[in-house]
Amino acid sequence: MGITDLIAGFLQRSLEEAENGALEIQRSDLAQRFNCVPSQINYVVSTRFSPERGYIVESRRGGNGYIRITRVRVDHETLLMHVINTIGDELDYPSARAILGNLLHGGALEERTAKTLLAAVGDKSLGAAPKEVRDRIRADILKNTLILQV
Amino acid sequence: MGITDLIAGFLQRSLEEAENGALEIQRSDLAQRFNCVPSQINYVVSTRFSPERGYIVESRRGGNGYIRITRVRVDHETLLMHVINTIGDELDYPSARAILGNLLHGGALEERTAKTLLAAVGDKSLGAAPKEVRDRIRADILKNTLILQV
DNA sequence: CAGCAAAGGTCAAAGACAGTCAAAGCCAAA
DNA sequence: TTTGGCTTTGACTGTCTTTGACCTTTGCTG
Repeated sequence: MGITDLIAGFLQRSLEEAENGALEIQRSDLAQRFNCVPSQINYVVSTRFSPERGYIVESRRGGNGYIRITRVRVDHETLLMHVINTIGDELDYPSARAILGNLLHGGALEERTAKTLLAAVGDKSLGAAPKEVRDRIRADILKNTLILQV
Repeated sequence: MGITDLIAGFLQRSLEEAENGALEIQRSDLAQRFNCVPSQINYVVSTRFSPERGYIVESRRGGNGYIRITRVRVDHETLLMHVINTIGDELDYPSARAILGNLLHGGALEERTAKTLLAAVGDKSLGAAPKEVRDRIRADILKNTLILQV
């Protein structure tokens, strides 16, 4: 088994022990414990603890920096998780509107939240971004915000 | 936890105890109590009690000098409109975080909304956009979504 | 006034962490 | 054997904190 899976397993277990479902680590500490380069930790976190998999990751650089992983998935078949997993890498505006409409209709979002997110991914908000990347930004915004609504 | 957060926490609590929402300290005293250099106090104040976070800071040098921190309090609608009007064309992430934190603390946003918007303007969401336009997009997203919260 | 003591202010360097990205390594499936 | 996808590394970058030397303002006293 590779080191990525070792670290992922360690984090997994730590997360299960944590009563609040949140875990805070120091990148360099962890890297030392597993005798790998620090950036390996980024790799593990980004490939094993992504929003698609039901995790929120926050971090801070500089002195007293940290990486915090929070588990939000309680039910694999939640409507929200399902949606997050079907968004893919790109999402055009009509699709975003449809998705938000479905979530609203399904009771997974409140009306204000749906409207707010729709505004966030609208062309008024993303106008400064080159057209080629807008659909990608839309997808990223929705994945990163919908995970918070669980 | 670093010394900056310790001092910030201390000031935070003192401010909450103060019935008039204002707090007056002596820089060198505080520095001594926390066993740090005086300029550390300036760092704490400027990074944790900025206007964007809803504080006014005044000070005076010389004999009987002081630093006074005052928490600003206005009604939700005014706060929101004021914030929207001061956002400008570009907004970096730390400022966005400060603004949302202030709106949350001031009761103009619910916690979930604040967190959602913070995620929407984070680099994880905007990573696909060229760096040169991210601050512009951030400003646009916040202006277009905050207006819906009034 | 002049001058000194008592505050607070500024700024840049150094230190402490995390993030990014591309090259190189390693397999397993075709 | 080749190809394509994970993994592993490390150089370089970005961000936050801590420290200290030097500067400015204010009050008091002779």
